[in-house]
Amino acid sequence: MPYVMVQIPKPPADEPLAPRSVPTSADVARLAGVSRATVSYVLNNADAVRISEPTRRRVREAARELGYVPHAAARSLRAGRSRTVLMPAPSFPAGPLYSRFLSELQWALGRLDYTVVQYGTAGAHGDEAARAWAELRPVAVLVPGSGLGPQGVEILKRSGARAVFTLGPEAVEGAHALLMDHEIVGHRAARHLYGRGRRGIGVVVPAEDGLGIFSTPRLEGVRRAVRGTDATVTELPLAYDERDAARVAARWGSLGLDAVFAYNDEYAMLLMRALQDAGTDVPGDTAVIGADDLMLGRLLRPRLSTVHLELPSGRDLAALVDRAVNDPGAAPERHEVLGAAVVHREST
Amino acid sequence: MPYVMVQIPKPPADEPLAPRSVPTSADVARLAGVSRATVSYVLNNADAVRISEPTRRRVREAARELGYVPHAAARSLRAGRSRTVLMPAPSFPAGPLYSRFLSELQWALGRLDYTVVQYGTAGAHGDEAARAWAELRPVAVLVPGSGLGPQGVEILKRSGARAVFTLGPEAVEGAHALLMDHEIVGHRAARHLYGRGRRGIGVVVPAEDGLGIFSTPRLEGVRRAVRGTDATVTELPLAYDERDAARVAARWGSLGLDAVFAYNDEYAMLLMRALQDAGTDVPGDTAVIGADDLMLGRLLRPRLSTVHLELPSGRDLAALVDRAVNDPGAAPERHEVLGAAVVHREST
DNA sequence: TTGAAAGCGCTACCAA
DNA sequence: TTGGTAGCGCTTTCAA
Repeated sequence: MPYVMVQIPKPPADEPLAPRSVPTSADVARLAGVSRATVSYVLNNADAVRISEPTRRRVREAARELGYVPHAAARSLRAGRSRTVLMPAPSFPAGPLYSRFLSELQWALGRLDYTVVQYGTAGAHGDEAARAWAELRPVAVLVPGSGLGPQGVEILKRSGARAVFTLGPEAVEGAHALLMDHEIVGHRAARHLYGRGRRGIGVVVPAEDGLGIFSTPRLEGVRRAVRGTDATVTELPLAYDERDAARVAARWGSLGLDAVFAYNDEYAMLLMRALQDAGTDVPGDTAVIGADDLMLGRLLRPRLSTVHLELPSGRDLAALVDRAVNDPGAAPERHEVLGAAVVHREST
Repeated sequence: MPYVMVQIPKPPADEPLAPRSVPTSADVARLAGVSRATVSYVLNNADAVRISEPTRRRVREAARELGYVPHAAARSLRAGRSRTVLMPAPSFPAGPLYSRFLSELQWALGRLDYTVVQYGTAGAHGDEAARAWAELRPVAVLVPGSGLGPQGVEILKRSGARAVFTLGPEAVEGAHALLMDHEIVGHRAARHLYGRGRRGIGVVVPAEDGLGIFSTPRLEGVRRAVRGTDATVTELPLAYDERDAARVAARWGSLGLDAVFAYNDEYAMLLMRALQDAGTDVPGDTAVIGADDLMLGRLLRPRLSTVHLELPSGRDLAALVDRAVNDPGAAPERHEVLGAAVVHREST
């Protein structure tokens, strides 16, 4: 039995006392005395249809008067696709380098008409996090760090993501990879130290949480650099405060080290100061090298040698994302995007 | 004339070759052999209705099998409200302090079941930006810096935002204000210097873009602190590099200054090193004070005096936002949330 | 040149 | 206990 639908007129909206309801395109249409379709045509500058200039004006005027703002969710629901690029907030404290990279990328994607959304995942893990991201139906997802597995990628793709990128140490099946393997940083540092005749190499490993995804590969890079040589690698846990640095410096003599790769410039500055205070000569007794090439390292005496890091330009990356979105069938690409080069100053 | 609607059965989805279309709740319903309503009840654990355990199991099983993930936009469109808290990305480079504050806030809001979204506005300005934000229909908006005017607040509210907060130097009409007026930082620094007998006070003003919203009020705070006294204030533009610092240090003698508030610890470290290299004794000839209380300041010799900043806890702030959302009618609140206290070390 | 209406995916009301 | 169905705000055919 067929249903019979009777048109029941809506109660006229003659109650301006209504508590400031949000204006919709229907309200604009009513005020302008046109249909919702016409409103949509005008406000989206649809060139497929010709709307008379007076009508256009009336619609625009009505929209302005009501303070109409289109509803992004409704729009993308109807369209069946969004231009949202999702970037989960990184689980590690973002340094100045990474922050700048991020905002550059955001800007560049914005230029390509994507809406970049940083999503604070607040503790969700693994596939659960992926599901939370998928609910937003992003057209692309850029995941920093290493919290996404092949399962997660599959979840995202099944929910419509046309490209998934990981920014981290390793590639994940099904996703494009922007490999930023910090292993190379440790490797460069150790090669430098070894090349300058150092054989007892200490490696600072920050005690702080969340830095493991950087410190572990950096340490591994050091190990790889000296594998098969007569050099030794000693792991040096260190908290980011003066007391702990003094503790390490106090037993320095007993460690038998003549060089240290201090994770980054900040830890390097901390440790170098402690070593100097404890009577260790830098670089005479011990060479010290950091990473990240912070301005401040140049101010120390001796000036701090460091590993300069180079992240890809936001513009290039945005273009890459755009390409991947437009060709979702393509095979996942791998790009090695972390440049690292030793800047030799005075501390080594 | 009434419309007659005939139920036309959809073509059966017997084409598994379809290019991996995104599963909807209807697909789950079909697979489980129940209605969409039932699917919704089960997956949302609706306690208003009793669904039998076998049915629940079937539905969940079907959802899992299809990899079903609900569509957030559709959901909030239907619900007429979202739990999205929007935070436009700040226009200034976020320091470690602010980054930590941000992620703490994100976490805390997440605990209250809000979805925090950082939106990269990519160059939109003023009301245009506000309109872009409004399209997302956030339940609350937290705007850092000072780019939002009363107009923008009105736009956001008219589009359904139940609370608008500004995090910045001044309150905006209609919005709650978390006042973080950096004027106090300069004021504290100058009072400290003045109290220690300094009368010729230089104030570093970074040449870098985007820092003006901090440096201008900090300078103003210094001015206010010494107004009506015999002390003088000298503005010192300084770029964040060694060459420019050397330039300033070279003409130090001619400036007639015996103290400098160096904007923050980084600029302080830069300038102090340059001054020392140029033969100026710190703090003998010139006292130097920074701000932000970075760890690294303690490593200098002399140890750097600084202004320690205290941002509000993310938890408190999240609670505040939650309260405002639940009581949208309440009058805008103003909270002074930036704490500043001098940490006296050796450089002053 | 404009309008009517279908439908995106979802939930909540009402009826069975 | 379960299902039908209306409708959130929007765009886009198709028809007039």
